Amino acid sequence: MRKVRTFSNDTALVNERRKHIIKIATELIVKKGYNNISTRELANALGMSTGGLYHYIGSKSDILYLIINFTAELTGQTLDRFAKELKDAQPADQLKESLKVYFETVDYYRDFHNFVNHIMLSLPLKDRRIVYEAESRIIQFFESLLNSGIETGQFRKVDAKILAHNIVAAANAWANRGWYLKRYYTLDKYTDEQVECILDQISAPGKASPMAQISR
Amino acid sequence: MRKVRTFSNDTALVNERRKHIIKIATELIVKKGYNNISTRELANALGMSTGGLYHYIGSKSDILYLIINFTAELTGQTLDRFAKELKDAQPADQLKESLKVYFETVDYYRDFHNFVNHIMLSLPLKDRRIVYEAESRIIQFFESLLNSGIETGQFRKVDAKILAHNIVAAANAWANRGWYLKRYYTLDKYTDEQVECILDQISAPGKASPMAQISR
DNA sequence: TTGTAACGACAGAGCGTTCGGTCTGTAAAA
DNA sequence: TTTTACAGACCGAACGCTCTGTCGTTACAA
Repeated sequence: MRKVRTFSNDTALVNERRKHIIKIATELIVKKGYNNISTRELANALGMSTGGLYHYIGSKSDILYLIINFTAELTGQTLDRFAKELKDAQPADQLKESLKVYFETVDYYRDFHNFVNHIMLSLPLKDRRIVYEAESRIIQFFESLLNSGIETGQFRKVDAKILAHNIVAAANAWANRGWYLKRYYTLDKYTDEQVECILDQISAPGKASPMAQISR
Repeated sequence: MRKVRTFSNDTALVNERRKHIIKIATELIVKKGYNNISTRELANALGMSTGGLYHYIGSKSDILYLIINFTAELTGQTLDRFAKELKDAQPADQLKESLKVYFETVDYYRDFHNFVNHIMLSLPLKDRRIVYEAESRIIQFFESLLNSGIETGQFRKVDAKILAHNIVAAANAWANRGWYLKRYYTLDKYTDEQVECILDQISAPGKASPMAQISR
């Protein structure tokens, strides 16, 4: 986390203000686009003046950086949560549970996901890496989850890498293609269908598709 | 196709210049972001002056519109091609072939796909619809292809809607997540893997997975 | 009184767009 | 063939505007 300028020495206050900035800015940017909101407009939405805003950030693009970092942290937290909660479960249950939580998280933070998509090109390469890395970590999490199931023979021998990637793609799709999907699915329904698709692909050979019924 | 201002009466020349503008602008925008290229910079890359550029467009945002329209037309062309070439084939072959072609098309025009992804939030709703419609048509194409296979009993009874959507999502992923995928896959490899995933999911019950071997 | 959060007018830069003008190619007139 | 006239593609300086980021000031809490 690179440093972002502030004139305040009160760390708690800075964090609070920045949290607020992240939230409001993300909403605004998702609604109108980064370049279509001015610092004035943002300050206004925050209930501050431009000067006040610049008391806590060094530049407009710092806002992007703050948001990017926030999303990366989210990813980290999600993964940590998975690791803790699922430590001792069976691969199949781990997968089911983590898929459910992951899709929920993406839904909840879908503004951020869309934001990241939209903003990517305005970021310097260095900052893009932060996003790339966070995404890679998620994919790798699912990949190794799948692989551990394959090793124990509980899953079929599928290409874990592509499947993991497809999982993340499906989740992202919920965020950035909601305009289409929400005509036909609720989040729950969508999650169920996707989980079924995935379990279908990994269910061990021989057994027809024993894991395909979702318990909900 | 709404009208875009030009000062020229020579339709052929206008088309030629605009084609050039579309190509170069898309490249630039995908690299740096719409708001980070100026008309001056674009004109320069085109080998023109700003005045020359404005001879063929009415405003900077007209460029977005031109590109959006171009991609929508591409989609239409792809679908027409499918319709013609695959008319009499079996559903399974139709699917395999159309997947291959579709992934190839997405790869070839990946700048445009990325562009759409990036620019979506900045577009007026009216123009977004153009994109939505084109995407919906692609999804519907695969959906009905799957359904016709299900009706004849050649495919398993899967949720064609979600599978069709996943196909399009997987193709898009190739375009806008190439930074990750290209570490591990070539286009051919990626296509093969995805085709295998899909055939796997629809292969009729009883038979193990007879269509899983890809002929290439 | 001192420190600092907050204000908001303002400077400076950069942008999209315009517009008076040039220059090249074509075609009619001589 | 040479001259003249003209259309229109193209140029680039300049305009008007918006935006970011600064800074002198105020309000207030300790």
